[in-house]
Amino acid sequence: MAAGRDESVDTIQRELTAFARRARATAARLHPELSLVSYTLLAHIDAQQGCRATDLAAHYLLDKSTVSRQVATLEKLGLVERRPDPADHRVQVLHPTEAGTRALSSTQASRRAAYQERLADWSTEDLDRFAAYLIRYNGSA
Amino acid sequence: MAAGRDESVDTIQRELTAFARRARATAARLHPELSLVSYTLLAHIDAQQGCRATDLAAHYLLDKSTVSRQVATLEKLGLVERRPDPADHRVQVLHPTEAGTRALSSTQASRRAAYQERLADWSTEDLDRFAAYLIRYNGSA
DNA sequence: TCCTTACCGTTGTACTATACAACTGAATGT
DNA sequence: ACATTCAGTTGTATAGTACAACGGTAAGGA
Repeated sequence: MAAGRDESVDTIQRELTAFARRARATAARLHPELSLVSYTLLAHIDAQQGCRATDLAAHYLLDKSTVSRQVATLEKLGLVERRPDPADHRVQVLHPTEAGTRALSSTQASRRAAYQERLADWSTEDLDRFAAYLIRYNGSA
Repeated sequence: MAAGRDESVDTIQRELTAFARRARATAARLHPELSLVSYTLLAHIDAQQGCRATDLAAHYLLDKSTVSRQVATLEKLGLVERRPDPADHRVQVLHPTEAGTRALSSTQASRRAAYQERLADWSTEDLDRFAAYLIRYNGSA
């Protein structure tokens, strides 16, 4: 341990990137019924209690056309519904459907179980600090 | 802070996943000349001082056909060369070319600068601990 | 009020990344 | 020797993504 500053930053870069590159395959193995892409969009819609396509694009750094198509897919699958915003007719407020909520719950259960297992031998303090670091890192965009 | 165990695990899952979903776009902005995919493969080849396609597939959880095509692209770009393994004629040992090393250096410089800036106000201790957590997490696959 | 500008979303198009299956060729182990 | 396992390629299909052009709605002046 006790690495230099630069070395730590390089490690953080390398490990975060490696994780990112494995995320798709990991998700596919964990929950084949909902791809990582669908999962993340649905999860954000749910967590926000309804959000716009533009919000999704901003949150995940995606083009709005990409989000438009992904949302269309989710709608076709019956997982998401669009509600008109009475205050602004340009906006569609996205909400999970009943089926969407169920799919999300099941997927999150798989993911939660996998993470729980993988982090089983971590102390509560380490988990808490790791979570805080991640929030701090992601928050500094 | 002082969240419960389950809450911390959920946070870790959520934040890591959000990072993963943003990684592609972030990389494209940071270094348009080398996509995240090319970068990661080249970086691993370089870090290992020569490795096989199979090793790349295992490290990033990719199908060997995917790696085969990516390596072909890197070779066509003149960034990677294949050397026969004298001990096993099935194996091609991959190495960065001179141009590959240069491209990697330049890309890593961009990335390093971005991460340095983003982590500028972190204490050395926090960086060290965050790096250690990431290694521990990724190592527990 | 009208016009310009900004914003939200869709569609056309093209390309990249990926997986799975079938295959070739080379090593390994009965 | 023969079956099996291993490394890599190729055919094929699909998902995810960006960019550009567009239509419709809202907002802010002149």
